[in-house]
Amino acid sequence: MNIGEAARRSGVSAKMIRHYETQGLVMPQRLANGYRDYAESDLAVLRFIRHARALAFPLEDVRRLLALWRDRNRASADVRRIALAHVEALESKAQAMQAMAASLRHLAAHCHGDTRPDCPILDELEKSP
Amino acid sequence: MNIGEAARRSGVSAKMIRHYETQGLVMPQRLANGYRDYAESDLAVLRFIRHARALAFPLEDVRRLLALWRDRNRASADVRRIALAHVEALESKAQAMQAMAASLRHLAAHCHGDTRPDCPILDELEKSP
DNA sequence: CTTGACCTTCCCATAATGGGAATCCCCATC
DNA sequence: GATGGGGATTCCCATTATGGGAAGGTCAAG
Repeated sequence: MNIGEAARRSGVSAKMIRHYETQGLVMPQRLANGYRDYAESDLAVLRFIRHARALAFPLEDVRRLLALWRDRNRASADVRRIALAHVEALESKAQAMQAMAASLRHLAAHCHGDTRPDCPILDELEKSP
Repeated sequence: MNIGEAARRSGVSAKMIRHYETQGLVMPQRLANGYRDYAESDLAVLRFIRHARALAFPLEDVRRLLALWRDRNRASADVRRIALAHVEALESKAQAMQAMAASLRHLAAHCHGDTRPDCPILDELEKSP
């Protein structure tokens, strides 16, 4: 199947499919005319990538997960390790963001929010240190 | 003061100071030799930017906040609006990440994590839709 | 044989940050 | 005066993942 159909059936844009190819994640056959030719197994890979990306795994992790997925002798511990490291990265970023959000919400709560110019948010941003 | 001292005193790297200049956020004087020359007011701007970036405001927001900061006739409501919109962006990203983390943690909890190959994490990524 | 839908590659842009090269400037020391 | 070291300047490149768009090739139906 050509890239358009692969895109439709995998839920991955043709643009990204080509990109994943440059990253070595999906290597379809080529027809005589230069068109990419995707097999069902390529489709499965594309869906795998889509699911992994939906969980925000960076492509580097996706590459490792794909390798494990293809390896019938993998140890589930290896998969789990990658997943949990990613979970920690996600959680620490999420916590950092929520801390910023909370701090800003607090400042905003003390801001009149009317036509007066004085504003604790700007006061905070203006601090010297 | 030159860019090195401005960097030290503001806590913003020289590299980033130059970048902020290309973005129109800090426009220092230039000496005859071409060196940038920062005034105390520029330092205050740099610190302002650093604080705003520490709260993850995108530079576009920083630009608007700086404009309001300089405007003695600003309405605190304008500042608050920018801040709260950013808070919502932060919170929604944070929530999305935590949802992914939770979902992955759940899968990992059901993974043996030993030498056996079967793994619910891979099973999930492999799903067809 | 044209038209339309598809495919190809290549370049560009995003956001914020940093690395590094080539070149220039200033000041102090020999 | 020459030299050396520490800064400064600009310019290019890379990162991450995604998309827009151009220029040109291919194919099938009419």
